[in-house]
Amino acid sequence: MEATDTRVLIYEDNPDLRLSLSHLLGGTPGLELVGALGNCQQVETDIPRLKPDVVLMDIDMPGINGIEGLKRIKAATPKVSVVMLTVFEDNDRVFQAVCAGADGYLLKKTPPAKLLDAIGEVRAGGAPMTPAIARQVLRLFPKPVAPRQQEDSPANLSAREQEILGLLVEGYSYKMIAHDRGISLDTVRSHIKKIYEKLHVRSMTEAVSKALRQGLT
Amino acid sequence: MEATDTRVLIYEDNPDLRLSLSHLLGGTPGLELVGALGNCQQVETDIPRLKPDVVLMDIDMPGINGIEGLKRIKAATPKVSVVMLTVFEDNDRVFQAVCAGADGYLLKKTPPAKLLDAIGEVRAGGAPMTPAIARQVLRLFPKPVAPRQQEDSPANLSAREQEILGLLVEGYSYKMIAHDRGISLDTVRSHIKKIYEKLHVRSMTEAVSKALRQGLT
DNA sequence: GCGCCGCTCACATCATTATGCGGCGGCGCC
DNA sequence: GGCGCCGCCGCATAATGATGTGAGCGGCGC
Repeated sequence: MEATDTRVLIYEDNPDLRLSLSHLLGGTPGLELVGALGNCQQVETDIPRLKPDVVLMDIDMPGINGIEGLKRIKAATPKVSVVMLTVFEDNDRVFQAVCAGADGYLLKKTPPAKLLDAIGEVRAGGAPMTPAIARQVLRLFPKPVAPRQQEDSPANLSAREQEILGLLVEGYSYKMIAHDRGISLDTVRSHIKKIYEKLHVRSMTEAVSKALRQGLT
Repeated sequence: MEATDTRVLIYEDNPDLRLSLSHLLGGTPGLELVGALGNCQQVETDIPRLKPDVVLMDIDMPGINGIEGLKRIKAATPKVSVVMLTVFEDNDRVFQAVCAGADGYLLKKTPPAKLLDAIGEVRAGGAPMTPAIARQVLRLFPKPVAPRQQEDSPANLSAREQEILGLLVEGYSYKMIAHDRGISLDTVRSHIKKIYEKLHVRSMTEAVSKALRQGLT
C-alpha cells in the first residue's frame, strides 16, 4: 500500500531530545525524517515545504506552543497527522489537544520502540495514546444524548436471523460469523439466504443498508 | 502492592472464546476469575454476588447486549471497571460505549499478553484501547466544543468517490455501477479501492455501514 | 515545464458471496 | 400424528468482490 516512506517532521525545543528523536527516526527504515525544528514559528510554511505525513509536536515550546501549532496545522492541512508529545498528563492540555484535533498523544518517556509503533499506527488511521491519557479523554467526554432509537419492527426475521444481520452490519464476513458464533459456514449461508428472502434483497450491501435504515440494529 | 488479587468477571457468549479467556485469566497470578458468563441477563445480581473489580464485556451478545450491560453496571456500581471487547471498531458502538462509561475498549483479537496488560492498566486508572479505537474516540470528541468549522468533512473522499459510495449504499454491484456511470468495471474497482483506503475498511459492507453511520450520504 | 492528483482502463489471481439442491432434529399446533 | 417453521449442516457451481501491478490523460499549482 505505502509506496513511499512516511515523512516525519519533529517540533521539539529541547536540543538533546530533538537530536535523539532525529537519530531514532532517521535510522528507521520506512521513515524519512524531513525536519527537526526547535519551534513552530514558521509552521504555516514548514508544512507545505516539508510535506510531512506525520508531525511529532512537543506541547511545551516557547513562542508558539504545541497546541497552537497543532491548530494551525489542522486549519491548513488537516490531512497531516499530528502526534503530541508531552511530559505531563495534565487534564487541561489533553483537553485542548483533543479539541484541536490531535491524532495521538504520547508521553516523552515513551520508549523508542513504542514511538515508532505509534507512527505506524497513526499512518494506519489509529490514534496512539497511553492508557492513562486515554482515560483522561474518556473522562473529558461529555455524556450527550444517546440518540435512542425505539425498538420496533421485528420485520418477521427470527431472532437468529436478526443476530446475524447485526453481524453483517458490523462488517463481519461469513467466515467471521461462523467462527464467532461457533456454527458452520454453510449454516451462515443458509441463514443469510433466508434473510435475503425476507428483506427482498440480493446482496450483503443491500441487506446492511436496509437494516441500518430500518433500525433493525 | 496489591494486597488482594484483581477480581475479574467475563461476559462472552461465544463458548470457545469464553473458555480460552477463562483459562488465560485463571492461570494468571494476581488475577482471580470470579465468573465467566454467557449473557448478562442477570447482570444486576451478578455484580453484587461476584464483586468483580474488572469486567470484560463482549459487545455482541444475544439478549441484553454489552452496551446495555455496561450501562446497568455503571448505573448500579460505577466503581467497577468495564472493558469492552469487540471484533470490529465501528463508530457507533464505540460512541455508545464511551457515552455509557466504558473504561476500555479492546478488540477480541488482542493478544493474550496485551489483554492481561490491559487489566493491569485499567486497575491502575488507565483506559486501555487500541489506537484505532482511540482515533474513533477522538473523532467523536470535538463536536461539543466545536472550536471551529464543523465541516462534516466528506472524509476526504473525492466527488467521484462519494458518488460511487452512494451507489454502493443503494446496493449497486460493481457491474451496475460501471454500467450506470458508463465507466469500465476496472475503473469502479479502482475507485472502490481508494474509498476503502480512505475509510479504513476492507469490504463493501463495512464501507456501507460507515457511510450510513457517518452520514456520508 | 514538472509533479501531484483525480479519473480512467487493463490484466491477473485469489477469496468470498450467491444460489440451488438436499438432509436432519426439534418444537408448537390442529 | 402430520405439518410447518426454525436452526443446523453439506456439496457444487457461477458470479462477484478484493488486491496487486501498471499505465495514460488532463487539470492545477509552483
